[in-house]
Amino acid sequence: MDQAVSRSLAILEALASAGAPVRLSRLSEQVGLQKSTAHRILQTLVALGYVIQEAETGRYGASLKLWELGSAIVFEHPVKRAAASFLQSLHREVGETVSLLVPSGEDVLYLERLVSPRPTRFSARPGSRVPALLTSGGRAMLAEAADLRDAAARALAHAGDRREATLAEIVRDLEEARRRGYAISRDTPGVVSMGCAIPGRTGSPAAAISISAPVERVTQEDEARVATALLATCAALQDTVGLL
Amino acid sequence: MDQAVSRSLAILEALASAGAPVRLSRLSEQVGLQKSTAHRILQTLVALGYVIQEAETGRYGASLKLWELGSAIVFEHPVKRAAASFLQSLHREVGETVSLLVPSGEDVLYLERLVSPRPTRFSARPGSRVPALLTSGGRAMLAEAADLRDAAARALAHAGDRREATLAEIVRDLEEARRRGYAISRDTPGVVSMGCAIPGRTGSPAAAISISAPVERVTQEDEARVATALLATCAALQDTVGLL
DNA sequence: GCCGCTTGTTCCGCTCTGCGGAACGACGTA
DNA sequence: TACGTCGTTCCGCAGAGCGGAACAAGCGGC
Repeated sequence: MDQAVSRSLAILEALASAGAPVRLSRLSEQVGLQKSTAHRILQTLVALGYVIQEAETGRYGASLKLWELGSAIVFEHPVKRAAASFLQSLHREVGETVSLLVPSGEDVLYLERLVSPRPTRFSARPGSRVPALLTSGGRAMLAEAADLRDAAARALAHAGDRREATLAEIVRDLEEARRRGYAISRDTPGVVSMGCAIPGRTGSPAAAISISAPVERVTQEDEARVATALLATCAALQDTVGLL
Repeated sequence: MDQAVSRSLAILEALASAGAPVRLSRLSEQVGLQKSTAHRILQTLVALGYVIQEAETGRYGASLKLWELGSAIVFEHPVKRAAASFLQSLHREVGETVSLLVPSGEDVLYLERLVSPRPTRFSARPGSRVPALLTSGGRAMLAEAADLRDAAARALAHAGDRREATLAEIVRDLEEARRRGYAISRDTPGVVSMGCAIPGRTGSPAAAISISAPVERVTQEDEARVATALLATCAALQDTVGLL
């Protein structure tokens, strides 16, 4: 476990999540390093182009180089490539915000988002990570688990106090989602979203597609229509590209 | 210059640009490391979640974690934030592909791209890096340099043989662009694009906005109309948010 | 103007991290 | 069966990197 490697990445993570440039002192105490150690690592990162030091204040901030790397990685991502055209068709058809997400531990990771041309409330930014239980796409994937109760329990434990529901309620919710083929979420106030899982090679789901819209734009019949389109898209994706 | 740090980042860069998972042997010779050294670093990267090792083949590939970091970085990027709404208006108005790019050494880096709903030929992917001289946005920024001839010479040297033009021609081109307020590029066959620079605090340009479309969709009068919209957008951006 | 706080940076000696040559077992091929 | 190549493990040596301490510069309040 090369400690210099792990320390440098810890520094990069801190800088990335900080947003604005950070003072060396704050940074070194945040990652738990001696000032001199953090300083040396930062100088290395600056030399490599990953970090920029403000000329006047001396503060350090992340450059765009990490983003360059990241873009190249996600650009080649097989799931994203496979789903791209299907997402676009779906987006055109329903005219609401369409997202692609993949499981990542007990979270889901948003890979892509095609925003609605109509006004929207809120939808997860690509690259953001959210506890699976809090999203329709995540719940759609959870509903595919072999042991629903176990999956629900772990997901609930990981969601913290942000999901106010009993285990029994959640299990019932997942059972219903499995029966229906898609999950519905009303966790974010004022927005309703539907998610559908896409099976992977391993048996567990490889991804999910979700559609979200302001509640007032979704009547009962809209819901049925959108759900049909969502399910059709997932089925078509599976048929043409096979298991992801 | 912590060598472990620089080596680990070299490995990550190699994995990111590789696209598909790579064998340890190829990787170690590519970055010029002993197999055992590369292996140890890879193990730490796996433990930290930046690298995934395929279970069956043993090959190594980049995970999405770097992309998560990168997304967080670019999300906070001041230029991108400032320009976002202006880009959208412009995109709606002209209906063609709109890009935002920033200078990065002798290259330009594409920050964002709003693709045209109509069919398009090719446009640079966000996160990609291109020699400044080969794009309209890059040339628009070059045209703002104090010493045009010097800037052109350096840009030309860096563009390699992909730009077939003499220094004199390029200088004339840049002079014209400066006079006009925007640059035109027909480097990619079949697509024409216009770029406009946005001045920064330092005096040198902070960013550029470009519009690109298939040649057959751009008549003489279209060109004038699009150019007007582009210039108006850049002016409005500058007026409302000030120098970037 | 002076003092005291905090900043980023530099120095240097000790130590333990990380290095890499070599050997290993597993697998696939000739 | 013999060979090539794969990823992995081992271990002794060396120097990379660690961090406490001292430094100069900048800032705000008496």
